[in-house]
Amino acid sequence: MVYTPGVHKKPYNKSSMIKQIQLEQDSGKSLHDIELKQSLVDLNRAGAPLIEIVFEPDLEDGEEAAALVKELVLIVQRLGVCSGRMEEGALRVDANVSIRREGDPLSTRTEIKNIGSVRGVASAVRYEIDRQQSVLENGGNIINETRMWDAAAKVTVPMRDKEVVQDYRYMPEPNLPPLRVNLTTREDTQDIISVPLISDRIPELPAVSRAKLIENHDLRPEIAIQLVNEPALFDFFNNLMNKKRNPTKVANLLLNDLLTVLNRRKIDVNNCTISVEQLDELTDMVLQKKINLDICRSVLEEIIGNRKSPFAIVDEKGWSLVTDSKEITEQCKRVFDDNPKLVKQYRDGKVKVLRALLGILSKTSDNKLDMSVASKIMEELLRK
RNA sequence: UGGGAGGUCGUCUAACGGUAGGACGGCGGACUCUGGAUCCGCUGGUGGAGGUUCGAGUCCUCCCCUCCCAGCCA
Repeated sequence: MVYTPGVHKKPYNKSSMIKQIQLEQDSGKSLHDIELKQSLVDLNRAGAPLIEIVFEPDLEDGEEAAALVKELVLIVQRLGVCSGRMEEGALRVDANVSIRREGDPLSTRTEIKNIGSVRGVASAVRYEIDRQQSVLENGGNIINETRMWDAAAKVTVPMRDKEVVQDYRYMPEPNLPPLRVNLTTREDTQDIISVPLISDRIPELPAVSRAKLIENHDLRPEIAIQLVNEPALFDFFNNLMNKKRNPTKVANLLLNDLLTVLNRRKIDVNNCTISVEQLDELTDMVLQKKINLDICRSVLEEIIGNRKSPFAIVDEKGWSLVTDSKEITEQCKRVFDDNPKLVKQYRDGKVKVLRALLGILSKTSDNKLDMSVASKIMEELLRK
């Protein structure tokens, strides 16, 4: 699923076919420093198992390429294969770029190396597409070459001959015989591995999780993406949805209010100590309009790092939502009496001060009022 | 790239989630007048896209950009 807010209006799905998968041993990572004109080879991972996946040229821009890489990262994380962090070299990407006019065959491709992040994939590919286009428009030719992505300068530069790693020949490894796979049946034979059997055993893939969220809970794709990107929140969500609840509201509670509090405390979501039971009580109160979202965040602050019951806290602190219109009306009148100048401004046509009045109302009543009700009441009172 | 800090009128700087304000500049005017002085008025802004909310500069996600530190010597 491809979605970069600010670039794409809506998420969309895109597929790229796998052309080939190679099992290898890691040879080492090369590090290039352009300013110092030297390249180093990091052999720390030499000999580590490595899978190389080659995709068909199905993707059309840098964002799609980055989305594919992001998806791979999510998959290897979900499967527990590795951290998927590109800067650790746990996952590495080279991008091949070629362009063509509609209907024409693909032009010569270039290969981009030294891409160090998911966003780097998007930037590097975008740059290379633009570069090739401008070369061709100026009557030049694209040569088949390997270029390096310079993340700081945001350009690709040709690798000098010396820099091109020459040891990239495949030495057949006798302990790694060709892997024959069977894509259709659940039957392993001596030489042929059944892919469906493996699919049965591995955790649900991110794409499936998203599809389920969208279909079973009617969530918007943007929300599904966010939930699946944060495993801890995804788990919370699934647990909370064991009761029948409004899925979007539950997701928003997690993605907005929980994250607000965790960010403020600089706590990583995956180290979140709040229990499902606590969230369960809290969610009930929010959805049943027993408390508003301001109070919800206060409760979150209270229960972080302990086992306190949200019910008990709200009870103890008297934080229950006030929805009674008589009481709200009283409070509004009190605010009017205390702020005659603002009221006059409003009646003189400066409607914006309604916000100021609402702010005062909210603050001077301990944030307990149901402000959606209060704003209606106050506006009516002012019009009289 | 990683870690840290940032992004509000042209510039600098405010706004517990509640009327985006001030200063400088610029423009216009006044002061009976060529003043590089003073006063008044006007101008003009929340980096981008989504989202949460009765209400977002402020909260959430992603993106973009800037600055600092680190990457070399091992």
